[in-house]
Amino acid sequence: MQDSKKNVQSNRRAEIVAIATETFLENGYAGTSMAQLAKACDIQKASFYHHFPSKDALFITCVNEGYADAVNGLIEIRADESLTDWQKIERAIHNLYASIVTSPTGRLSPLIAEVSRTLPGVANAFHKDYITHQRAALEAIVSDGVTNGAFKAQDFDVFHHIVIGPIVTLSLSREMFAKVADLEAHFPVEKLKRGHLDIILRELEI
Amino acid sequence: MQDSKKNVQSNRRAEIVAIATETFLENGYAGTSMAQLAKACDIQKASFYHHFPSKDALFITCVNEGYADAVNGLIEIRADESLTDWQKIERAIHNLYASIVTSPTGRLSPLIAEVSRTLPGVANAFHKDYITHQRAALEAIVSDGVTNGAFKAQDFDVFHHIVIGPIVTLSLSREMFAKVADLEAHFPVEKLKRGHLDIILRELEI
DNA sequence: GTCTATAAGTAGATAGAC
DNA sequence: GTCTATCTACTTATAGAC
Repeated sequence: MQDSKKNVQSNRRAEIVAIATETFLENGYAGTSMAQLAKACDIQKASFYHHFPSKDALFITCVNEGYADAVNGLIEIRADESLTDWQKIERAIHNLYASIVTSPTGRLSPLIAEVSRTLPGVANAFHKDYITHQRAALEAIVSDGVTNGAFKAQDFDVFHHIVIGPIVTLSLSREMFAKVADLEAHFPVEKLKRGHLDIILRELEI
Repeated sequence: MQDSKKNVQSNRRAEIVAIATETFLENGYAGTSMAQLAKACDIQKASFYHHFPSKDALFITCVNEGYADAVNGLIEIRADESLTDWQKIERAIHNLYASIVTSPTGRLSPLIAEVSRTLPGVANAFHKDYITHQRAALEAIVSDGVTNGAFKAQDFDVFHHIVIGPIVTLSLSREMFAKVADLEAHFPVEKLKRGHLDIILRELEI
């Protein structure tokens, strides 16, 4: 009984965070008002302040959601002993496309840039809790492959730059031009991912 | 006399646009108030409305500035008969890094994402007047090289993805973490550009 | 072309009933 | 936990003097 009550509470909270995230993605941080959020969540403005102390706090919660899942995927891939080094890097790329282009975690990047000066804590947490661990997880997979003699040694700064760059830009482009162009025609995720992956694999060949 | 008067006027206007652009970059579009802009430009709020009919119109002017210069650079590189195809692609990459990472044109990308739903005209103009021409200019340089037998034939969608992706992401990262990290230590433009260029040149080799 | 003053509306956040 | 009602501060934009 206690448990089911708790679940209802946390479900309501999780629901609010999910809807708020979509609303922030549509209108930006400063461009989203508490009134808009209230309407989208079908709740009164004042009721928000029972769940979150401020608009800032709600936004920070939205940004923080999803970090763990995104990074844990990469860590699990590295630990999976049934996979070859080549299979691991391929799965890692798929994982990054999914978590950056599709999920809110990556799509929120331009909003972190938006508030980088006014709420520096958001960018700081994103760097510390997501970027650093994502980078380390990817570096571990590459490093294992090099140690095993499967991959050519890499300058990891450059490798990370050409792996992450196209993925984040694809995500940003799809946010920028969501209302302008046919996204699948102009930014075909599967096709670009395949071409990008081919180049990454070629870079790793000895 | 008429001319010098005109220059004073347009200089004042250009000065306002330059300062407003920096202020928008700092605080985002919705996060920047006319009062902030007025203070930054050392002018009264109401005086803005002599130069621009609205905040929207001022922002659109800020975004549009710099398109022509950025694209013309690539067009001139293609037309320069003193350069080999390899020199052209190398200069094109340098040009893209300069115009996307350093200049306001590229740095404003996250702000275009911010207003993509509320001011879709901004994203539309950016796509039509900048992205399309930049893509076409780069494609022409690659296509010339292929025709001349210097470059391997490319799927240009994928090529554009891996050329532009790391550059735009570098620019976005530097905006996101401007207040968090030592930018040159975490995002060393010259080093990443050199590594990225090496990979692009390798992809073009026959 | 720039100013002071102000209109008309919206922002985030709170008080207190139920 | 959600509601209605409300506060204060701030928003874009305009009016009209100089």
